[in-house]
Amino acid sequence: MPVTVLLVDDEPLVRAGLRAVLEAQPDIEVVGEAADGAAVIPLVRRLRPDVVAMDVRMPLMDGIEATRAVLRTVAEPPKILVVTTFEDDEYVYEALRAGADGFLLKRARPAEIVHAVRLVAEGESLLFPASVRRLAVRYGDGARPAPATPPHTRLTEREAEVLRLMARGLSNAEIAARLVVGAETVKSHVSAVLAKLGARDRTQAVIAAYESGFMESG
Amino acid sequence: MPVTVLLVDDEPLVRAGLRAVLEAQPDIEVVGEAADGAAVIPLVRRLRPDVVAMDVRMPLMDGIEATRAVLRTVAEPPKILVVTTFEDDEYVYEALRAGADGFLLKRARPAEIVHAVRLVAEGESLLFPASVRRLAVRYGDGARPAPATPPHTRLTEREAEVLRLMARGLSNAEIAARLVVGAETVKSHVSAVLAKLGARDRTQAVIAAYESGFMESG
DNA sequence: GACCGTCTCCCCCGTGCGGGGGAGGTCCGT
DNA sequence: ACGGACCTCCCCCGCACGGGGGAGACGGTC
Repeated sequence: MPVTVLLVDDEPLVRAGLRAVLEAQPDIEVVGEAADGAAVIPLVRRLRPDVVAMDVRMPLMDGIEATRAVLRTVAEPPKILVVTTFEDDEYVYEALRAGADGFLLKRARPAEIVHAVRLVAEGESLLFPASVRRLAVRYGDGARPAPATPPHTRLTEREAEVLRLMARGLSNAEIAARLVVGAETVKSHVSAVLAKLGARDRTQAVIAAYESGFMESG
Repeated sequence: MPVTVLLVDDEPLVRAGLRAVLEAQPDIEVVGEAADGAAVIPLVRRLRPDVVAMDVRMPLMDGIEATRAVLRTVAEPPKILVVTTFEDDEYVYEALRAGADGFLLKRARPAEIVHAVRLVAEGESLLFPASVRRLAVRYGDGARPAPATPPHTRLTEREAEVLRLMARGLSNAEIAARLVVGAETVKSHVSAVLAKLGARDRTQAVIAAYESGFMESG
């Protein structure tokens, strides 16, 4: 049985592109399309797709809200693959907290897109294997509910600098030497990066840096 | 002053491609070409390039030998950027031990090629910042000289499997659970992977996996 | 002035990681 | 029958890493 996919994106061009890429695969079938998050829930109920490829920015209901809505209201929810651009990286964290199973860059090559759909369909988290649930837990059943003002997820300049060095294989001590700061300072930045990326350790952060295209913008 | 580059590759097509990509940059200048490693030394002496883009497989003298020869005989040697394919990955380790400053896949995108040349020109090791020297030291001044038969650097199936899981952010314990083996077994495989890739820790191994295209072949 | 984000540095603490060994088993090619 | 590669598991050990706190200084904003 093929993997069934529902496309949710306000741009017809993007939907057409995704459809072309995915339908070229014998084991993947696009069963429907929606132009806004607001239309997702009834479609999911009717079509029961395995995977929803969900855009982030949409006019009525964005992908984050739509993800939350689907996971909250549908009995056996589909896997949510958030489709985004690196410019949207501030939403990535939100998407993960909302329960998304992975995210994918629009600039990704066709093979990667196909790969991503297959992976999440198999139940794999595309980017952060365990941290998705970890974050959900941490903010979900904590003493106080999730803060109304979400933590700022956009990396600061310094944090981005640290991540770049991490992703080149430097240790904390080496980064400290390079930036001419104390080792504890680097630890602080690393911790902030891990939190913002939803990564459990530096390896996952580096994976995020590569997968998101962060490493190509330098 | 621009970065000067010497191209060494037996295939004219590859040389032409590299030249086209690099000369498109205002700060990079291709100052010469050679079709075999045997021709490199006099050219390096005459042209004094900042960087040598060195192919691995060449008919008379391969890139590893040529790298050794250049570093051994030239007073202020240029940076050596080994140009290879992932299929040549068994040579990568050798190249690093020979003193190469980085390596680059032929399939890399133009922007990455340019980036690689600039990086090594600036004195950065492209892939393994400290491990290059670390390996050189370990085998260079040890009690016995480097083994005549180089350690097998091609990853075994199991090791490749472990690397793939590492590069998806799994911890040793998670990999052990996934593969249904003991945690110590995973540690053994991880150690083997690190040694073969010349990586200091799992993060550097994951970087290697991404940079080499290993992650796209699955 | 008060506030907030950022960068910097500090404490304690547990543990996952990686290095250094070894060892038994299978399979395969010679 | 033997060596060799591979996979598996075991020991000990040190340390970098990451979590949990806090705190001071600076620069903006309101």
